Amino acid sequence: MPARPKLHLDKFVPYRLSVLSNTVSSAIAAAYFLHFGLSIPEWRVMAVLAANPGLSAAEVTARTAMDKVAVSRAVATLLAAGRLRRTTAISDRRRTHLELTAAGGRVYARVVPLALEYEHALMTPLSKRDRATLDRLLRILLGRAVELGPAHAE
Amino acid sequence: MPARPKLHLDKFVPYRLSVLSNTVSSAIAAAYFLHFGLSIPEWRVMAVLAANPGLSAAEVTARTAMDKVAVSRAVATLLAAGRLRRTTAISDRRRTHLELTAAGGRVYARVVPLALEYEHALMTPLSKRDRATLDRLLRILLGRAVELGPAHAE
DNA sequence: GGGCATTGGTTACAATTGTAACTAAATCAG
DNA sequence: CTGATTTAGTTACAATTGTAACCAATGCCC
Repeated sequence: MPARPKLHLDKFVPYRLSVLSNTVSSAIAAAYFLHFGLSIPEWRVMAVLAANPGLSAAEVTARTAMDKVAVSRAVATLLAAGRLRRTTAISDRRRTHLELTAAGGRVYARVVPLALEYEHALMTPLSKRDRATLDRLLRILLGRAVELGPAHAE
Repeated sequence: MPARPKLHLDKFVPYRLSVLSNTVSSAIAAAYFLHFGLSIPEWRVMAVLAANPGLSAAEVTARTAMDKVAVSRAVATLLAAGRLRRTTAISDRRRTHLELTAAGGRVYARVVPLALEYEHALMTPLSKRDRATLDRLLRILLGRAVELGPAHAE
């Protein structure tokens, strides 16, 4: 017999990651963010701007693993909702500076505890040691995945 | 100061899971499956049917964390490509039995090694011990995520 | 055995997301 | 300076995905 390799979906790490990630993301989206009319892309944009006010859209893109179209759309929605302020950069009139408005800051301040609470609930069954390991494994795997990248195509 | 809780996206586990999962999935989709005209949903359906020939669409749904519409679509594409055979169940004429055709089996047999190879490449930087831990952590987290579920949604 | 709720599966339609083309501003080469 | 190239960001369109309504076959209850 030609050693037919077996593959069980439940043992296949990419599949398991996908299922876990989808479950977690939809729980967050459904349980919390919908109550604020916040999508996950919008939430991400708010999170980086809360930590780094004044970033340009391109800089937000660089920090969120979102493409620039997704950022553009999220920014447009947040602007329309009055949660973001945008000013054109004086030095380079293509660029813009983005920052949360007071209203945006308040929404963000209400969402953060919920997000952290969910994360905490998720991690509850893990020991302190496990959490540290998880942190390390995620970092390694992401680095490796980026390294293997779409370049592997072909 | 009212103890403003901080949230750094790069430390936020749900975010990190999402980025990792997306990177891995798109690498797999781009690098391998596109060459066979196989989408990820189709790949999943083939994988469960290779291991369990004769399952109904509903049973495939139950084993793949896909909803029944996604399965229906994947099955339709696979049927059109001649990679799947479908027969109506005699006992219950709503149900169908699905199984790979010879051609489907050949495609599957070619994809499996590539999938396993990618997984192996991804895991290379992890020690044997780390892999066992990863396995355990993924199982725990998924269980917990399901437990917290969308039920948490108000 | 005649409704009535259930289940398997598909179809139609809405919402999200990805891809590509585009405008505007800035840089750079000569 | 002028025109070719690059960069920031948006818009238009295609493809994917999710939601809901929908048949058809069964099971159930009376």
